[in-house]
Amino acid sequence: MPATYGLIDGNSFYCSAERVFDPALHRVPVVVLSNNDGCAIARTPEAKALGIRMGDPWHLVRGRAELRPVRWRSSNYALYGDMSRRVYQVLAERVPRVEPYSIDEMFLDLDVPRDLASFCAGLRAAVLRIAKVPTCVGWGPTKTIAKLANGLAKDHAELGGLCDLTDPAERAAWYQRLPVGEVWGIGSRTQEKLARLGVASIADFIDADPRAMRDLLTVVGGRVQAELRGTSCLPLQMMVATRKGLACTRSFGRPVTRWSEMREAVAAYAHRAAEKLRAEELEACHPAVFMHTDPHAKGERYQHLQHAARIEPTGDSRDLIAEAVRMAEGLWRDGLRYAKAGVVLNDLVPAGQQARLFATREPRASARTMAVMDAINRQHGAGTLRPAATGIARSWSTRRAMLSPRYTTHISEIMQATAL
DNA sequence: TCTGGGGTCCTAGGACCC
DNA sequence: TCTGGGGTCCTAGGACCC
Repeated sequence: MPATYGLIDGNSFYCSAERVFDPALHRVPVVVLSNNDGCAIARTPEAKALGIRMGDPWHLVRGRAELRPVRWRSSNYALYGDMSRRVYQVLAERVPRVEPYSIDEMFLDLDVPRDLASFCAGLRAAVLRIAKVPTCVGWGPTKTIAKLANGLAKDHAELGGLCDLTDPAERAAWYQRLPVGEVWGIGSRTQEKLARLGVASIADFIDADPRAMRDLLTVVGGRVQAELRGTSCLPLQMMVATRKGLACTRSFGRPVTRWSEMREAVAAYAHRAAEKLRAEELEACHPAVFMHTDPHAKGERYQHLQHAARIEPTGDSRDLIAEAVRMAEGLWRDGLRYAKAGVVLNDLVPAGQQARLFATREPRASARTMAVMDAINRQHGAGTLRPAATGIARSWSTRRAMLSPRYTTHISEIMQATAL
């Protein structure tokens, strides 16, 4: 267990990634929108200064006059994922161990024989120079403290992008000033519960009786409290955790009212989920389907329908489409206006290891067919070859009107230089 | 007209089994 | 008064995270 944990994260990561390849985005407000161009999920400081908040629905802010200078971008996860790998590479060459936590955050083992402030300053500089991404770094004796330090580095420009919470006295001073809701793992609901007990600041929280906190917030809250007190409960996870499940879920571009459209959408989601499964060499034994109406629609009753099934492990798109469509047909109700649907795959097992008692197709033939389809799609672009059930026109599809090119992962979208 | 997608973990109750 | 104990699976909901 390292004595010091660090957390490094990319500043406005998605926006920074967009800026790397588009100089016109420098020094102007940039906002990256969620899938379906629904709401703001990343904002540069210039955009924050204009009052755009996290999660602001695009349709409510797009028309505002003062937001004219904002450059909007649809989210481009192929680009962001690749930029994240570049950041990881830079770090992996410089610290003993790196644990990627999310696309834009990595925990660091900072047991290095160096002065940490200058070492971390060097890390920031290297990531900026090589991966072109501006970052902040925070560190302390536990992951939770490192995360808090990282947040302070981000929020307090005078810290110069670095924050050290190793010293207990300095920590205590911050704990007095910070609301408990700033802590990683304490969300708004928990903050409300604590407020009712008179626990407002982080200092109040760490002074509270641990038993009472465990009773109120379960083992999860107990762990947060211990971590804030300096007792490390969350080790660096170097083994890539085997994932529990994966999903493909989407809001529709407009309400879906016909079964033929829903069938197509569910087939397309099942196929996409199966592709993700195969990319990780996994198979699923417990697929589920859900569909629901618009929870925001006034005067319409919200309806959420879902169903799961046990099947022989498979990664074959055709099997999973058949199962998903069968379940969806059982859920379908005429007369509802569906806003969203999804396919979730649970109970994942390594591909090709399970004995199949009742397999519908010969496993090697299935694997070969899927491998050929995946290879063609890698080479010629996603969706080049796909099951017919997933639809041609896709009238239900999501919107992505302002998508930037996949500069680093698709040769046809690489940046071009032109001499004038 | 219009509000994302994809994860994790925990708890609790009911059915069922031995 | 008191009515087993322990296990799995399923579903649903809550809460959190990025």
